[in-house]
Amino acid sequence: MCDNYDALKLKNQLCFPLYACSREIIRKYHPFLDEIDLTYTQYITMMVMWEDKKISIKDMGKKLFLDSGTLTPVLKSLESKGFISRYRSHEDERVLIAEITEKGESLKEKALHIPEKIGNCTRLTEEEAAFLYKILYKMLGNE
Amino acid sequence: MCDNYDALKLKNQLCFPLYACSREIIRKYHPFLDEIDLTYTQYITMMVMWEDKKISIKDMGKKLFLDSGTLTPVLKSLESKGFISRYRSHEDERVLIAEITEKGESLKEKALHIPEKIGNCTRLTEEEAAFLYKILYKMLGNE
DNA sequence: TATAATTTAATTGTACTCAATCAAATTGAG
DNA sequence: CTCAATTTGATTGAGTACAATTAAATTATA
Repeated sequence: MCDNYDALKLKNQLCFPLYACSREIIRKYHPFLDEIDLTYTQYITMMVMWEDKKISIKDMGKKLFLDSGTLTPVLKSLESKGFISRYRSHEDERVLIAEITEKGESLKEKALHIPEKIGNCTRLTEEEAAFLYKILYKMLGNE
Repeated sequence: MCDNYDALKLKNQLCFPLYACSREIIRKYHPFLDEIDLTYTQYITMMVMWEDKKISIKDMGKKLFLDSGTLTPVLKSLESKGFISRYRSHEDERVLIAEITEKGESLKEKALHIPEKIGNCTRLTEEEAAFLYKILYKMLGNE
């Protein structure tokens, strides 16, 4: 029925479906994000920019759970596309600020239809989605 | 209170905490997996090997939701460490088979304590974990 | 006030992840 | 049987992820 190694079976893992699910959904974003020339990482970075307008790399990293090794190339790419600008803070030259441009602001209009299209893919009930959301943030809170 | 762009706010996304959570947990695996010289991807690949002993790349890909572009280098790495062997099927030369070695089998003993240590990190109740599990597989099922 | 400790990003190196393409083997239709 | 379509992995190229290291700027301490 069961042996001592049950804990090492794929079907008994909680992290694995989390990881697989995350990748599957990001894959679903692909066609929509292609239309506005963003990758998923660039998309969530732009979400922060749309809300904050101006933010340091450090604070961006805290919000996205990403470090500078990931963010530096992402922000350089967004800058090369004209969606943000990057400059050092005058108060503290160590701090690099990302600031949204007009082009970055207008990208928001084109992205507006994406969340709805993705939402239709998950097919969770309202309650399931709400519960999932709550649990995920509970896990993220427990550093 | 709210504007037309609420759907584009990071805190209203369901995919983002899924993605962040997945990375955070994989990060927690790191110190334990380091001890047995595996990455997380190699670890879940070995989970399949521990159960199936012998499997084609295609079937492995279906189980892990990964394609050959990811699996080929992972399996080559596991082969170079001596945990698996790789060979073409005699019935169909297109099919590459991964088969576990003695060394791969014995690695299972060393991995045995890992799930418990990780489980203690999430701090979810039994019910929460069970519900999360169910929802994630529901999402994975809806291709 | 020098200098040691800390903070902040950038860089480096390893390892994914996946779309797209390629090449070999097999299968199937005529 | 024969050639086109399909299947299966490998390869390639772009883009993450992240640990570890480096370098510059700032802060704290003797």
